[in-house]
Amino acid sequence: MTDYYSSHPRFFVSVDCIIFGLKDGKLNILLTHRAFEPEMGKWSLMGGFVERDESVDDAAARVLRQLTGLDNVYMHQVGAFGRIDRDPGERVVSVAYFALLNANEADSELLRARGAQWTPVDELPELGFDHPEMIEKAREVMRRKFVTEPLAFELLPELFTLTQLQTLYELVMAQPLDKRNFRKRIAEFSCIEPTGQIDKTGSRRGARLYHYNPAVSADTFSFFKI
Amino acid sequence: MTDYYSSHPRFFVSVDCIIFGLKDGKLNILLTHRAFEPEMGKWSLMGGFVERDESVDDAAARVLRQLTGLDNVYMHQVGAFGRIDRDPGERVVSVAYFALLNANEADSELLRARGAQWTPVDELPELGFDHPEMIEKAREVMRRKFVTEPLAFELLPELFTLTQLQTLYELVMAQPLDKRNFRKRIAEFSCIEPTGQIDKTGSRRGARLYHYNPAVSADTFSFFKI
DNA sequence: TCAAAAGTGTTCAGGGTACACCCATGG
DNA sequence: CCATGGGTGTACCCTGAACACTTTTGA
Repeated sequence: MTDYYSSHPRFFVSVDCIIFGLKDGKLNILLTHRAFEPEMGKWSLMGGFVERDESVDDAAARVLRQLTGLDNVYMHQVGAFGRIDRDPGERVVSVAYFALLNANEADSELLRARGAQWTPVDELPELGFDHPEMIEKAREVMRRKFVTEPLAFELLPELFTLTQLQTLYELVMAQPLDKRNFRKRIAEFSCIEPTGQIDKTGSRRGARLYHYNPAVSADTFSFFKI
Repeated sequence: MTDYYSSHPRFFVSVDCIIFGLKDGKLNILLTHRAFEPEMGKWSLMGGFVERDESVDDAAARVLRQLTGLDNVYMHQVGAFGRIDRDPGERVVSVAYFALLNANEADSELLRARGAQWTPVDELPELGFDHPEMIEKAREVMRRKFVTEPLAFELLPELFTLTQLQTLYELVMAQPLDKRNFRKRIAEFSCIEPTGQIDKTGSRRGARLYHYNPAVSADTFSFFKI
């Protein structure tokens, strides 16, 4: 029975995380400055090898936790990347995941310690490996899922204004949206509930703060057609 | 530099192909009866290990070619499957691909020789490994891409009738479509060209045969909203 | 002559899209 | 008092959906 396997090669298997967060009204991703070979000195996605005692999904969650200190973060597989020479050092097959989190919740100490930095998606530096391709694919998958699933609330803080929500959709969809039409649509979703609170930081007048109630949404889904 | 890698384990990496084809007016997939361990005696997807001199994508294309004799078949990655115990024999990370082909073009000698058999998707036997999960995911991805890309023509013969095309969409979308609305939509696509020919096998009256011209379609895309 | 599939237009309603002005407040 | 962002309703058009009968021909 072992013969079935033994004539074949084994490879390192890694995971790479495309971690999205909102920062200064822009969509950012977490990049690290590599302090070791291969690709030392270049910017790259946060990654790590899959170990014996963990599934590939678990490895991705671990890498994310080690970098941000966060658990229970929304993650989704983007796909496997398996070009022969994608890693200049060794043959490595990598599985990419994207993660969505509230940038303020990430442990900034840990980020600093690991040389990680939030970078706007439209100002990415040159990246090592096949990471540009991974990011491209991740944005594509993210955009698609954004339309049909309530992913926005993974990126926003607990309480948010409708302007923040709209801006986020405009960022991800890469197109401007009509304010009145947007709010009309939102009003139909009972899962987006107004709290009594007002945010005074964004304007003189102040804006109503909403929060997302996943319990309500459960029955009312397919999300946006914007 | 090697230290960076060497402390980590290596795994077998395999590919599994979900091969879709039309057979007797139904959507079928190719299954093989396993003549060896692990999972001997069970039905399974056609798979194989990734070798040192090929990318993961290439491995999938090779496995497909070895089974069907076909090259240049439409294939698309479904994702990586990395549960620890997904293969009872060894730790194997597998990357699933779906393929679309015209069932009549597959080399039936090869299929017989390898114990492969077309099986309707709604009559699948019990399958080994995590193959049911892979098939589920593959159908989902396929359905999604079917709406926005001209994948139907990968499954149909070179010349096809509009009834065949509609039946295929109904199969994949799992819902009945209105004949007149369907044909109205088709008429808008200049890439679906009538040939002068008539198919007399499906009806007494005979039906016009069409063919797909990818050159024309290039500029006119996003496909169906059905 | 009849069974069986091919082929063909119109009507209606709902939803998406476009659009402009008043409100509240801090400085 | 004014600059800044917050908040609100209506009208139109287009597209998706529903719907039934005639044509052709082999058996």
